[in-house]
Amino acid sequence: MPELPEVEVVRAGLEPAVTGATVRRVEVVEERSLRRHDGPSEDFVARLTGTRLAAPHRRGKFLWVPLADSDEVLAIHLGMSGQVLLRSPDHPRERLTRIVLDLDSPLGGDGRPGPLRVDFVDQRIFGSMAIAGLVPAADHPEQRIPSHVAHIARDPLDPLFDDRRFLDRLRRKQTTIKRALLDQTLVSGIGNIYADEALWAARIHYDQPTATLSRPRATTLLAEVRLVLGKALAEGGTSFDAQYVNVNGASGYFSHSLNAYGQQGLPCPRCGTPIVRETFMNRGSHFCPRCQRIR
DNA sequence: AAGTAATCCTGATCGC
DNA sequence: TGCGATCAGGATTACT
Repeated sequence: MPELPEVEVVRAGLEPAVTGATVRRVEVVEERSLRRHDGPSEDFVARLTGTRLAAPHRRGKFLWVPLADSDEVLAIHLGMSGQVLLRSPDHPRERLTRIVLDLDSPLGGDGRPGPLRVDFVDQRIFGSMAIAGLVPAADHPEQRIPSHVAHIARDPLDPLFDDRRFLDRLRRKQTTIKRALLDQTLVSGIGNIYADEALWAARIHYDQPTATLSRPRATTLLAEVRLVLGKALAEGGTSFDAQYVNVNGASGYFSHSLNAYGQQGLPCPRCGTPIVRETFMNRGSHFCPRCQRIR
């Protein structure tokens, strides 16, 4: 379940390998991985083949690689199970490889300029690649972002994230706090794991109505979101070494330092009360019934 | 209009 | 041992 930190690790891992690289060949193994692409796979292949790539960007869980001298990008979403693997051309393919890009890269298979393979691997096919156009960002029109990312809010690690606007919108919403944290149009990059972790850290129950959450508690929550994302990013970043790296989301998880997610039955690290798991929004919510109460 | 449920997906795991 | 049922959940869609 790649969330912001995992996707950022992928972006950072891709950067030296794809920036300035040229796409030599594109192979679509699984058409359904193009579900977000507006057109047939032949169109995807044609528009990508021969192009030069620029430095990758990210907003929340969305990742994109601009096509140089063009108004288009290669947009990537990892979904639930997507991975981007950098491989030497002769490296065996993973079984669940969905899309393959052959590049001439400044950082090729042997660490010097040369051929490099980018494998998009995805078990559940919730992830995708697509060619998308660029549109001005709503809040800063001088910034351009892919059209299908335009409705996504900035993430809390974005320097242009507007704390006050977030807190105001949060308070006005008629919903509960975990729904709000997972609402990518309100704040992006947070998924189920880091939502549970941030709520645990801020001692807030997942079903607390946002309208009744005091400003100081909401402010604390936002700070905890930043802390938990930043911590995961630091750990994910260290677990990743340069080339043939598994620029994979899953490897970046800091599972050893989870306090709530997946910890049902284990003692709360703060008070010792067993962590509870409840089903909410068709997913698991993990919390400490003593530390995290609706109030 | 806005909030929420349904939907897409398949490998791994579990129970019988 | 084999097989069907269950589970995981991000983002989009389709409702209410």
